[in-house]
Amino acid sequence: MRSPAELTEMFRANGLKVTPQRQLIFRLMHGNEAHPTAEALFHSASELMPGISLRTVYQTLADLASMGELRSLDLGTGASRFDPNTDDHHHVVCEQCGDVRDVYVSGSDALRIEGLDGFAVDSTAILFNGVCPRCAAGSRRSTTNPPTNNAQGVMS
Amino acid sequence: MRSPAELTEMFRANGLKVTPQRQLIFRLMHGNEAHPTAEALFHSASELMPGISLRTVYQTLADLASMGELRSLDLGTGASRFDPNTDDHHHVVCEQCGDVRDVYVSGSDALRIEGLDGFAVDSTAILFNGVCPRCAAGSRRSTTNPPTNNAQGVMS
DNA sequence: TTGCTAATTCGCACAATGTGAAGATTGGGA
DNA sequence: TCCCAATCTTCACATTGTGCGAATTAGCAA
Repeated sequence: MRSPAELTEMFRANGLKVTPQRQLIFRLMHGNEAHPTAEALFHSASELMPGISLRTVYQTLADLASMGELRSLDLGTGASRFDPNTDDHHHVVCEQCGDVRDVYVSGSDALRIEGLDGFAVDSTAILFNGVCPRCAAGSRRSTTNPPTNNAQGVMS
Repeated sequence: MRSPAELTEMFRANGLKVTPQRQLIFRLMHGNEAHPTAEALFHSASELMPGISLRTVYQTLADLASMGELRSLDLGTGASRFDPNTDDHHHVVCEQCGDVRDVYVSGSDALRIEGLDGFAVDSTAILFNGVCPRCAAGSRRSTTNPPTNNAQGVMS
């Protein structure tokens, strides 16, 4: 995903308006590696801009996704997650705390694939499920770790 | 997934009752390659047993899944789909009609994977997205094909 | 700076997909 | 045949989104 400044320019160039709500979401998503849900993003946005609506968060995320600035992910964890990393990559999900990390896979051209009969494949997603190091460590005393506090994980 | 007769035996051996509703679902799922949703299964079950409840379908599918007799799949198509094929395999989904086929992938040990730092991975799912041959053929006149009639795809 | 207007935001209703609970029913062993 | 735990059905409710319309506002033009 581009920087907030670049997105501002892009939006205006496309006849879209740059509202404070959108700018906030640009900032919250830029460099965000937490793969937040709309709800999680709404939560952190609300702290900085009380009164912002969940509807607007959904709307802006959808706009960004349709412009190719971020990817909407269905990782089987219930809600969609949003990823500003638009590189070709995959994901690993912790079954216990729900944490998601980017995973880079190469050498997939060596795979032998059967059963694709006639399908014109245009995308492939690889999803790893497992237990993150932190939960593995914690499982000595409890089955489930509380989710990370910095779930919204702003990095910019 | 085992045969209806074997499942009957298994259920009884585990202190579970074998009701007509369960037997019907055993039959509808056995050999079913359509990857139906609970709703789709409920629809075909209702034709053979009017009055059966959606709740019972969900319940029985959950039972079978927890016994390892079928897999519950989240293919990003909205509802979960159920697959009696418990072999190690993956899936390809048609973006237009929603059809799902089993895909077998080998040679994945040659993949180079980065970013799994510390995660203990216990399952990997590969999901191919594309357009099925039928939709590709039909797209010359319409964008979307109606879903297959035999969506419940009973094979037994 | 002021106005105008289309774009946006917000709030609410509603759709889809499940799950929890409770009362009525029933499978299957004694 | 009886009995009771297991099951089925129904209904309420939770979660995750989307559609719509009234109120607000960004950003261009004068």
